Formats: sequence, C-alpha cells, structure tokens
Amino acid sequence: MAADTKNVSEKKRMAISEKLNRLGLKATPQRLAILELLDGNTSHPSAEEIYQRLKPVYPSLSLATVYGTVETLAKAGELQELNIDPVRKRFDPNPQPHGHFLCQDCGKVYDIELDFPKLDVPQELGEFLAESYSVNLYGICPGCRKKGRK
Amino acid sequence: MAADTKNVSEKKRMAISEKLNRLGLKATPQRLAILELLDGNTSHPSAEEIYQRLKPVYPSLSLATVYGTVETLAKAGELQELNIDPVRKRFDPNPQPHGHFLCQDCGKVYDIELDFPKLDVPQELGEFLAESYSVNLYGICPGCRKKGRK
DNA sequence: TTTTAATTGATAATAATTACAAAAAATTAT
DNA sequence: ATAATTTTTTGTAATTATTATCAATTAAAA
Repeated sequence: MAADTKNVSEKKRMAISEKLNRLGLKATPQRLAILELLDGNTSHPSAEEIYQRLKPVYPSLSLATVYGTVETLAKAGELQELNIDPVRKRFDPNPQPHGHFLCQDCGKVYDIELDFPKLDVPQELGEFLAESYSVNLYGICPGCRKKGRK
Repeated sequence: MAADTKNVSEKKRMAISEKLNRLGLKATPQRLAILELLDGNTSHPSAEEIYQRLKPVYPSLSLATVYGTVETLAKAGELQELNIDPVRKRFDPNPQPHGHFLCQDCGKVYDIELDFPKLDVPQELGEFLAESYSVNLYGICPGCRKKGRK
C-alpha cells in the first residue's frame, strides 16, 4: 500500500462524516460506507449495485438501509436520484445539474457536459417554478457502437 | 351533439388508422381506442390510467395490450415514454422534444416550452450520439403552490 | 373463403421499492 | 456510568409496475 493511502481515505472519511453532521445526520458506519463508495464514483449505480458492492466488506448491511440512505441524502441535496433508466433509479454523487446519457445497449449511464447553458435553479418557467431539473440523453454509447457496429 | 361531431371523430379515427398502416401495424380497435384517447391529450397518463379510462367503454381491453401498444408506438417514434416519474412511465402523444414538469405534490406532469434552443436529434455530444433526449423539471405546480402555500 | 401472421387477453412471473416492527446503536439526561 | 430517549438499521413482508407466456382471436392477405 502506498505510504499515505490510509491517511487519504481517512481524510475523506472525516470529510464525509462532517458533511453528515452538518446535515444533522448521524455518521453511522453504513452511511460512511455508502458515501465513500459513491464519492467520485461516475458509474451511477443503482441501490442494488451499491448493496452488492458493499455486502462483502459489510455483511450486515441491509438493502433497506441503502434505499434509506440515498433517499435521505437526495432530499438533503447531496446527491441526485436519476430517473433516466425506466427500470431502476440510479444515483449520482454529483448534485450539480449536468447531462446523463443512457446506453440502450449496455445500460451504462455516462455524465455528459452539456453544450447549452445550464439553467439556474430555482428557475421560473412561466408560472412554474423548477427546484431541480435533469437532461437525459438516449442512444448507443461509443463502446457498444464499435462492438456491435450499430 | 353538434352536427358534425361524429364526422370529426370519424376523420380522426381514419387518420390514426392510416398512420398505423403506414407503420406496418394492424389497425385494431384496441389500438384505435388507445391512440384516440391519447390524441391531443396533455395529461401524460400512465399505462394504468389509459387502461382505466378505456375499460368502461371497452370491457375486454387488457392492461397487457395497453403496455404492448404504447411500447410499439414509442419504438416507432409516434409517442414518448417519459421517465420523469420514478414510480411509473407516463406517455405523451407528442413525439417532439419538449420539457416536462413533474409536480412533486399532486403528481401531475405538464408540458413546458423550453426557453433554450432545442437540441437536434440525433445529436453529437463528444463521442456520444444521442437518438433522443428529454428535459425533466421538478417542483410544485402553480395550483398546488396556491393551495398549500408552499 | 381460406390462410397467415399479428394481436389480444388473462394470468403468472419478475423485480424494484416501500412498509413495518423489532433490535441495535447513538445521544441525552440523570 | 446508568437509564431513558431518539435515531438508525435490519430482515422481511407487502406493494406495485412491468414483462413474459401462450392459447384464443382477429385483421389482412391470398
């Protein structure tokens, strides 16, 4: 292990812990594990995927806890629940609005930097007031396009 | 009934029937009923809602047929499947890209004319090629805002 | 008509998510 | 520290949207 790997992840864990406290949430081991897994993670995992990844290292973890944690954090604005995939929610630790691309072949979700200007949120749209928004793009990702010649 | 109401809906039915034929699909009574219900409908109903609305006038209709029909038509590009609502798909007979607003209080979905320019589809986004896209907005709709003083 | 291929309808199967209550852990008060 | 209170976790049951299956029906073609 590199000389300071432990310190780095220790620092990260502290930061997550503080964030939870700031939100008035208890920094439980489960929440730390879930947030640590998500931190900087651009794979947009589902609840089940988070659960499966943490289960080996954290055998007592329950799927219900994963659902509860991500719901709590989404409500607190610390992560995004994506509705891009019709069969399951995906989670993105980056709460900033940005585009997402769902590959209709492999099912992966990618972050996309949008070329049109970001909307402010909250945003007035006629009589409507949007608190959040998302831009979802659909197609076949470059990897699948190459493989499948689609 | 106004003098030509029957003719108007008769015309509409003809147009729908022709559209189905053009797509190489059989113009069955079920499909006509579903498309007639959706035509010009801005309520963005779910499959269940379509089914419930048509059941009284069409008792033999099956929910599976509703799912099948909307899937077929979505694939043909004649309507949009919306993933804005995390619990169920909603359907929009307008296949043109436009924004949608989900009221997090009453659950209604509204069409929103976006103020930023529409993306062309297909659209190149770096190495990604988007075949379709959607812009989903979330908040409390004007009606609920008034009532609930939110 | 008769043939055919597509579609429908009923229901079973699947799968994501939520609900619930008891147990455990964390926090606060004594 | 100990007890009391509150929050969180867990395991599981319940719920619900959607898909799969397949025999029966029906629209369109021959």
